[in-house]
This record gives sequence, C-alpha cells and structure tokens, in this order.
Amino acid sequence: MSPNDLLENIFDKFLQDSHVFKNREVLHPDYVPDNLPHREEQTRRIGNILAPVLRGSRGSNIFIYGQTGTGKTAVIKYVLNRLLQKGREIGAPIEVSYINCRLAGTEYRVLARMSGNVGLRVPFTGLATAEVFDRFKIVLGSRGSLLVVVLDEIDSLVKAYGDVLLYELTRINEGLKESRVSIVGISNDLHFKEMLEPRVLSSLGEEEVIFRPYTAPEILDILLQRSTAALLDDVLTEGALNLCSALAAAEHGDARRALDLLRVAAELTEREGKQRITEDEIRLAQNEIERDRVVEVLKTLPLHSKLVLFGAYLITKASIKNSVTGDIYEVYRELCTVLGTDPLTQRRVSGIISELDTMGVLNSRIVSLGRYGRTKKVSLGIPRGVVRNVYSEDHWVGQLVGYAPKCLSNKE
DNA sequence: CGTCCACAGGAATGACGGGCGG
DNA sequence: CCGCCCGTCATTCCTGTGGACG
Repeated sequence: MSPNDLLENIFDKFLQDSHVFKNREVLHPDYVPDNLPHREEQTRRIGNILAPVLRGSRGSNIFIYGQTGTGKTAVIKYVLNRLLQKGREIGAPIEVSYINCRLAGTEYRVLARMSGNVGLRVPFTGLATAEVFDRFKIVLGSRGSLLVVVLDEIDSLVKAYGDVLLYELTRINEGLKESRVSIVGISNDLHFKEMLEPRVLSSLGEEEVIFRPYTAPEILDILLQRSTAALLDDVLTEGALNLCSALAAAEHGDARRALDLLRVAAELTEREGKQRITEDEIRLAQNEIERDRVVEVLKTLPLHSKLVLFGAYLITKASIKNSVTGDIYEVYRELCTVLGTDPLTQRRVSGIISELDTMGVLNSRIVSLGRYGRTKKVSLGIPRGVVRNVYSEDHWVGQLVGYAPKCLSNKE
C-alpha cells in the first residue's frame, strides 16, 4: 500500500464523520467527472478527431471556443485521459501536454512546460526562446512518439506575444520524421481568430468545436448530479440548489461558478455545524469567493502597485470623488517619500492603474474634461475596508494605515 | 471654431537578475 | 569565471486626442 492510499483511508474516515460531505473531491475545481452531462456531442467529436493518434497518425489540429465554465477544459482533459489509457492498453506511444497559457504567462514558460512534459528539463530563464524550441524539436524527433499539445486560454498568449509560437508549432511536423504533433487550442475569446495570421488560422482551425453556454436547466442538472455524489442526502435544500444554478446561469451559464458556489457553501455549512445548505449559505459563499479572490490579488501585488492602490484608498477615505491619474500620482509620490522609496514615473503609474483596472480592484475610465484635459477617472473597485484590512498586515504598506496625505488636505 | 489641457498609450532604450557555453 | 543573451520591468520620449473655454 502506498503512502497515498494510507492517507486516503485516514481522510475517508475523517470524511465519514462529516455531516455534510459524502465525497468532497467531487466538488474540487480540478475534478474531472466520469461523464460530462450535456457535453456528449463535443466529447464524441473531439474523440473522433484525435482517435487517429491511436493508429500512429496525426490527428487534426483543433480549435475549441467557448466561454468560461462551459466544460471545455473538463472535456479535453477527459478525452486526454481516455486517450492515454487506451494508448497504454495497445502500446501506442502517445504523450499529452496540457498547458494553461494564462497561468504559464509567457511564451517562454509555455515552451518550457511543453518541454518538461516530454522529458526535457529547461531552466526558468537564461535561454533564448528559439533555443528551447530547437531542443524541443530534437527531443521530440528522437522519441518517435505522438504528442497532443493542449494550449488552454491560448488567447491570452497570442494577445501578449503574437502567434509566432503557434506558427512554429503548426509547422513542426514538417521537420520531424517519426514524431507527430497535434495541437488543440482553447480560447474563450470570440475575437481570438482575428488575431491570427491566415496561415496559422488555417492550420489550427482544421477542426473547430464550439461549446455553448449551459442553459439554466442544464446547470441545474449538473449541480444535481455532482451534489448527489458529493453531499450526504438531504443536506442540500431545493431553494439553495435553485439559487445556485440561477446565479450561475445569470453569469453566462458558467458551470464552474455554480460548482464553486456549492462547494464553498458546503464548507461553510460544515464549519458552522449546520445541518442543511440553504439559500443563505449560497449567498454567503458568493461573498466569500469574491473576497478571497480580491484578498489574494491585493497580497501578491508588487510594492508600487500596492502603493498606487493604497493611494486610491486614501483618496476615497478622504471622501474625495472624481480623482484622476494626476491626483493618484500626487498621493502616490507622497507615500513613497514617507516610506523613503524612489517613486516610479507617471507613465508607469498610469500603466499600473490600467493593470489594477483589468484586475478589477480599481475602476478607471477615460474621460475628457475638455479645457481641463483628458485623463482617467479612477475609483476603488472594491470595498474600502478590504484594502485597509489586507494592508494593515503588510510589511511595508502597513505603516501607512491611518496616514493622512498632506496633498489632500488643501483640496475640498 | 480653433486652441490647448492633462493626460493616454506606443516605441525605443536601459538596468537587472539569471543561465549558458566555452 | 567571463562574456553573452534572454525576459522583465521601468524610464524616456513621443505623438495622439475629446471637448470646455475663449
């Protein structure tokens, strides 16, 4: 018995004492269920397209489109698992590489992870991207295997770095004798295709699979199925179930959202020692999810981004409305002086404000004040208290909690 | 109706930390 | 160990611009 099984038993035993969960795992975000309801068609199609690799020939490249929480990742992972399993049974040299491009971040890191998946170790940094790509090709050529590369959230990579890597990938087979590479690109941006060059598009888009958002009844169905597997009988009230699917359906049919809500609500119910999950728990879960996301973001920000955000917080606290980039920068500079840090330029701070905006912690929108210029109007995108709470524990920013910027006192 | 503010945001360039091959 | 090249983040310099004011 492996140590894992040992723990599995301990955990299972622990779980049996739970008055909420039957099997906690089923609601875990990464859990891939044995069957994916309402996605049979897509599963079948992708299976059909990739099946040729079992016989040693390359499958077509696939482009998958669908919004978040429509089951793209779950379906592809499910198909990959089954493909690997079948491959092992019949001794086909199949390898798969699943990469989330947004999490990987850069072209280089995507390539590095792809290389890692075929057994090529590359350093975090220091090598030219082209160099890693050459090595990757060499290893691939020497292995004589069939590789299925899945590039999830590929749009974020192409937006930031262009489609050069994609182009090189689609071309890779030309230079290989034995190995074959199939590419599966997953995107949730409809306009992604417009960012690709025609030659890349035609190659990647050999096959196209579209995942439509789940309808409200479908989400209800998924929730029902998962909750019966995950939770003890009679724990989930009908009202909670309905609210949960309604909230997720409103969010463009996002099933992941629904499952997150249910999981957090269930954990909450267990912690509180309550017997049933009601609509209240679902609502609390909704708040908790949002707050956790924000807290995580605020904590991991670089120092100067924190200071910019904290500046916006101080301005809001002084009940000044309509702050613009210049006001934020002024306060930010003062904060830097207090901390004895060199301030960044306004150009950079402007960029940081935009970054914070896309993260959703600031709201900024470009306005023209006519004679008084054109700028970004900035306001906090999250509750004031959250900023204070998170940063009062911060090593650097913590000193500034309660600080009243001088440059604000002579404004109204 | 033109002007001109207060920036936006693109492009080029530099500083820095890090791995590589010799 | 050195010189080289890389990715990342920041700086510098720049051109672009919506609309109130005169």
